[in-house]
Amino acid sequence: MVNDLINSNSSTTQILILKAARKIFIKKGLSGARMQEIADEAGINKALLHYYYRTKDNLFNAVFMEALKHIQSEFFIILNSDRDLFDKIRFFFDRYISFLQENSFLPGFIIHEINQNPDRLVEFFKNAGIRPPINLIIQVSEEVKNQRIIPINPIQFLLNMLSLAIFPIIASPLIKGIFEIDDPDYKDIIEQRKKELAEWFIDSIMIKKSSNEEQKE
Amino acid sequence: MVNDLINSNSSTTQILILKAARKIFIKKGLSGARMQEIADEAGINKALLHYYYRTKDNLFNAVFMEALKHIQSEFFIILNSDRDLFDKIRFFFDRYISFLQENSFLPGFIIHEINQNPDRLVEFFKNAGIRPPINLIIQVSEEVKNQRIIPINPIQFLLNMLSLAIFPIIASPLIKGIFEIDDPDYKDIIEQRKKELAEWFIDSIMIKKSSNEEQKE
DNA sequence: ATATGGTTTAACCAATTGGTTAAAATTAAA
DNA sequence: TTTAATTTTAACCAATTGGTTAAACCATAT
Repeated sequence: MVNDLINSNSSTTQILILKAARKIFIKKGLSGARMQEIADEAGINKALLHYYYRTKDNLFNAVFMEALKHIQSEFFIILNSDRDLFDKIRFFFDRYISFLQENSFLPGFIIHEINQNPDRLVEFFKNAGIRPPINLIIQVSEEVKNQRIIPINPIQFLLNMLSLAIFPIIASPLIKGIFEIDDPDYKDIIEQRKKELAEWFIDSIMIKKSSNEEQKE
Repeated sequence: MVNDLINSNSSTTQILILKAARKIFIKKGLSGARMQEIADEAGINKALLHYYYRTKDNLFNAVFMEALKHIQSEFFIILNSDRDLFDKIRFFFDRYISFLQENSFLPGFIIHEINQNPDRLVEFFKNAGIRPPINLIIQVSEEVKNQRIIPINPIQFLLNMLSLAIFPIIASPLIKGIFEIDDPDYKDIIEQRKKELAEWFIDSIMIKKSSNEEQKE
């Protein structure tokens, strides 16, 4: 029988299946993936696949929820970390881009599947009890109020950070095509982003003390 | 018989089919779309569908190529327009985001299908004779050299512009979910971006003449 | 009027696909 | 060793799906 919790005994095969399903679903999406292909990838037969996960939808949900949790928790861990705003920005670009480099198909997969069926997201957030990153939103508002950064809507602030980090990863084949860049060169570009993006972004929002008010503070 | 060129006589139905295919393919992707659904959407029957476009792949390619050309030409028209760099940036954010608002599923569709089959992109660029936007790359390099903008890799420059414009559109269901924003509010946020993004971006790359060298020029 | 090309109807086909079943074989637990 | 749980084999099923076919229908232009 299938255990809901992944325990020590029955876990091996179940995890094997999940890994295979992850690989295939993330690459091909729900409608593009084939149960047979997942079974092959896991090195087992279709009957056993259905023995553990009765339906394709079942298996897909397991993969999707796990993926969403993964990408989301990484994001929230960074944003809720106990740091100064600027450090947090540095931390974000470095760590989140690294994370995305190692999971380059994840965000595209999630976005595509949410577009196919937005209800899945609602369900997920309800089950996982996920809340917006109020921490950072407050932090940004505070820094605006303290005139350390320019007046900016915290949502726009976050949207910019996410865009700059995620888009170059999910659109990489397209970008490589447009700019005629090969794989190693593009990797270099992403590495450069990891190094420079944070400082540029900080610079773009930071209010520099002008010389005629330097006596203050 | 099917004409390669869309002419006055046979065009009506063919265009009707193409419109329907566009809608379905862009929403559901190649593997998610059904020929029957496309026929229904076009208000015709499956036989006629295959009469005009023999295979699903055929029809898909027509849609995909058209979509790619659409999004690409909009981009290149803006970037090759005869403007000052800063004006071009303003023009880009305003016009490209407006374009994306009206075609919100286009970029996600293209990115997803390119990920599924990157060869399609190569084929497309070969057929359409598309070149990287050297114009703007040179323009950026020049402005760096003239010290009007900070030293920045033109590719990073373009990547930032594209990211900031496109990501909030393709990830909108996800963002709405995370930040608990409803449709009209999100529309406002995009409108705000259209207004503010350009000036913020320009500010972030522009080198302001400091007061102790204002006598120059 | 008749030929022509677009369109419908509707049955049909073969391949694919998600899913099942039941029996046998293997493994691990008692 | 016996029992129970895993895993394989392999045949099978029903539904879906891309695609075909052929006859009939309809409009229109010659």
